[in-house]
Amino acid sequence: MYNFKEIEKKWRNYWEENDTFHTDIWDFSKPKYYVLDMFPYPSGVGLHAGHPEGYTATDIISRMKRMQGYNVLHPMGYDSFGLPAEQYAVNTGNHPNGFTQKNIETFGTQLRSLGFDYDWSKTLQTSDPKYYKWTQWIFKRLYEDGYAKYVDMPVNWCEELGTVLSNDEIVDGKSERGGFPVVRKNMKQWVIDQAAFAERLLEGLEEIDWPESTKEMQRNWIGKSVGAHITFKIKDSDREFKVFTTRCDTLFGVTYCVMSPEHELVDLITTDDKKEEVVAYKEMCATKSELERTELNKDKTGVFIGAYAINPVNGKEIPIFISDYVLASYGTGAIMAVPAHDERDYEFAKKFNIPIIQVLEETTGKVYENEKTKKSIVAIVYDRENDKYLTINWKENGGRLFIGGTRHDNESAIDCAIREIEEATGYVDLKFVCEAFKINHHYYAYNKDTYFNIEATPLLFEIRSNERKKQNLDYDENFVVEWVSKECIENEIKDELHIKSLDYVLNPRAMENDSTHINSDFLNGLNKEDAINKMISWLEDNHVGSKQINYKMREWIFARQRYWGEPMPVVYTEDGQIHMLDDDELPLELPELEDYKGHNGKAPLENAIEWKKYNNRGISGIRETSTMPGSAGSSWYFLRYIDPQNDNEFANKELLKHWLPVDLYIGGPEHAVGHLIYSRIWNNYLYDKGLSPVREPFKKLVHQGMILGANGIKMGKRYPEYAVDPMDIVNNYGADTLRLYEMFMGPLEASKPWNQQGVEGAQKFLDRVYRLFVSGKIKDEKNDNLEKIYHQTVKKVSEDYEALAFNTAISQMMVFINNVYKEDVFPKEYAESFVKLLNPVAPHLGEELWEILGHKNTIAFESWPTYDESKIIDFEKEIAVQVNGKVRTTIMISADDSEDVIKERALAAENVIRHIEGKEIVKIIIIKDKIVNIVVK
RNA sequence: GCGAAUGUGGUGGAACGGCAUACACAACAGAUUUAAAAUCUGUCGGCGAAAGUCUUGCGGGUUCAAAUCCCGCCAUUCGCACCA
Repeated sequence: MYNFKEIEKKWRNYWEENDTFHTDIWDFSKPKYYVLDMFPYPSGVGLHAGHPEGYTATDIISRMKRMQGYNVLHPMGYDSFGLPAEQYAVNTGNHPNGFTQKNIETFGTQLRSLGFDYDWSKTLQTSDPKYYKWTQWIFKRLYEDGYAKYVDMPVNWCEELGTVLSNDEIVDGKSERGGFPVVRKNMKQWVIDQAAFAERLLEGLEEIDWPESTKEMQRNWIGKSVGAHITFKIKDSDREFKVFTTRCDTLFGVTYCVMSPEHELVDLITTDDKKEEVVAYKEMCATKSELERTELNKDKTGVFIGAYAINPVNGKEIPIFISDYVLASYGTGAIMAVPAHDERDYEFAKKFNIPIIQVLEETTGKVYENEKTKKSIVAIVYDRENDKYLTINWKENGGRLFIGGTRHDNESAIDCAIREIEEATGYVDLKFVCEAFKINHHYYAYNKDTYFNIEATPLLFEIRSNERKKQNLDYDENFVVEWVSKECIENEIKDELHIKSLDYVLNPRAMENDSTHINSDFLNGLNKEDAINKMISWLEDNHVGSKQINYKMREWIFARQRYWGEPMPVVYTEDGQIHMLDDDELPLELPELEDYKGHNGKAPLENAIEWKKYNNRGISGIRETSTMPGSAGSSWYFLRYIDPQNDNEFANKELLKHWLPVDLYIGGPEHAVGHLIYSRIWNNYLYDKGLSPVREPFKKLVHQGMILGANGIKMGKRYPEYAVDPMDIVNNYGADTLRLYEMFMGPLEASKPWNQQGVEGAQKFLDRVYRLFVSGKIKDEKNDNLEKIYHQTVKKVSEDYEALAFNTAISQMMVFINNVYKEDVFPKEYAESFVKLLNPVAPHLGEELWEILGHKNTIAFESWPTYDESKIIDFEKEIAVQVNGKVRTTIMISADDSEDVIKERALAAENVIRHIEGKEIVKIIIIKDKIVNIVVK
């Protein structure tokens, strides 16, 4: 076994002493490559098994690009504000920075021991005042430009943690950390108006090379929806309110309105007799946690508040309810309810017995010219006792159907159905169950030779007894009445109208499809899109509404009642004004405290009595004591790496212009909507101000998959016995083995279980390589046996690295080594190239082997090997011969064989003859260099 | 409930629509060894004595040819979750 301990230590020292990986940031003579890792939070436990995965991937790319002649920037730093350090300070009374620095030291040692090629002269910490000076500086600009605001708004308050939480810090109504209850509460808050960037964020997604699933998640998070605002007047009042809807075309189907319980108008318009009920309901909602609200979402609740709204399009009076299924924080906090065509409104209307008006009608069948119109029914009769349905079987004259029939003038659908059931089948003891939405059906009636356009009402009855009268049939009604099972119906009823009718009566629900408008005056006959456009014009013409775009994305709450974060550069003056510190007063540093715990929901900085007082340059007041959230510092760190020591600006503009965007960014998928949206927002803002040269900061993004325990379950608290400490692997097997193993486990993006024997396998391979290099087989000679596999290997490894397909690159290197083992001579030229290919994955061994080959300098800047495509192509090749798509034999062909020759040889093969004997050859397909397929009959 | 991803030997996984199971792990056998470890060589999807034949979650479809493309299910994972 090669002495990995000694070798790895030797080369780590070499790199450090020679400053090998220092990036000259001002060297613009080579093309640049900026490769970035998501920087870690320096927790007390050090690196976990997942860290080396993403970090090795970027390291491989970084090292390859450097060898390919790029000036590479590959930095590392620490997201060093955070809760564990805060908890430590609260518990021990010590400043969290000591704890943080100790952890950073551990991380630094561990990262160095893995052999990553970071330029440590460019490291940064978000908790360093030299860094957060600029976080404060950017925040100040956001305020000046109106994106950061101080507003009164409902927030997620966690009593236990004593702080406000953002939506992504809450899981199932409880705090992500600790699982404490979270309630909604109104507070004055610092927020950043994210929605102002929504449109640009959506557009930007089109131009970046990111995983489609992450882009989709961001789109959902932004949650754009295009619709309209509609103003409803309140009856007997001069008040009015707006609703937001995406289906303004269904305005004629509105039968009630709902306001969220928190809506400002509720108290003003509730009638006296409803006050008590409304107050009780509002109280119930206020004490309900988010968790309870979502758990109860199957069962709609609400109360009528006594007031009526006027539908602007037809003047109808409609009742106003409050219900917590309408959210205060989305849209206008009030909706128009169309129970016929919205699932939630349908449920609510059913529960509260509110009328339902159908304004959309589905169409079935084919439309013909010269159709006759009529109204009709489809009656479905169910026998509960025997679980059978009543059908009539027309046999070859139309198949199996339910009972259908035409409505007489002024006859209701129910009456018609009862009459038709009796006439056709004789059954009379029926119980009406329900009626579904009308369906517009087009068909051809054979017996009448006529095309029909009918409006059919589906109805469901249950039969109470077998009481039966005589059927009353026309001369041409020649069918059999049959009770059949559901299964029989599914197999035998083919008529679209009847299938739909059954579905709708058995599963009554709102009909939300895009279909034709009815009962809608000037919208009748239009489809969804046309109707929406026409309605918006009507609303605008009549000044009762307009087109409106809404986003689910809320304001980003930008303050935490914690100590260990960036202080806000904000002072509230005695006359109630907000004053931002001057730029030369930044950074505003955190003071030392006696007590790091907040009391009674107040921020810990409230304990800093002297620090809080501000009196400078003629302004006096009190400082803001909340600090910025953890995501503040991480939203722009990729800009600072480029110029981390700069005290005059957050980074030199010329440098930013040269180095941005980040060419490759690798990190976990858990940041898909948090950090990766916030970063895009900050960069977008800076771009607009001319402070960042690119709109999108991360050109290509890849998420590494999770490394699971050997049991296939997430490592961590639940199964500590399956947790893997990467440092154990480094000590027992070597850093190169760990790197190789994690890259060989499987595709970078996939989640994969740990396998200790796999680690040993990785080590075995490295040792096998090492033994080959000290075996004496390497000679300054040629070996033609290795020529082809050598060129193939250079090609595949180069391409696979580029595509981040490290597992297949490694397998190719293994194939190459297996081939070399069978030979007596390993040409030095090939050996040198092989070391260059292996080096990015196993850099310590790479340097050592390079030295064994007689080189004095580091391999880091040696040029990347090239390959000769012509050496890869075979002159002679074995291809498969198929008969009817099944491989029967293989034949040898030469590059200059004509198709006729190949055909002849294929047909002459013994096994082929056996399979085509006595059959007619339909055709022969020859795909050059690939396959021959003989089709026979 | 909605959205996205994934599903291939005992295991991790390979495979531009063109010979499914590369590479590795495990297992088995042999060589070496006093013995073991290490190393080297070989076997290794199922059924079958063999010729064969079946096989990429399940069911259809497109194609000369499907793990790969299309449709419908099922399972797992991850997001979102009354967003009007």
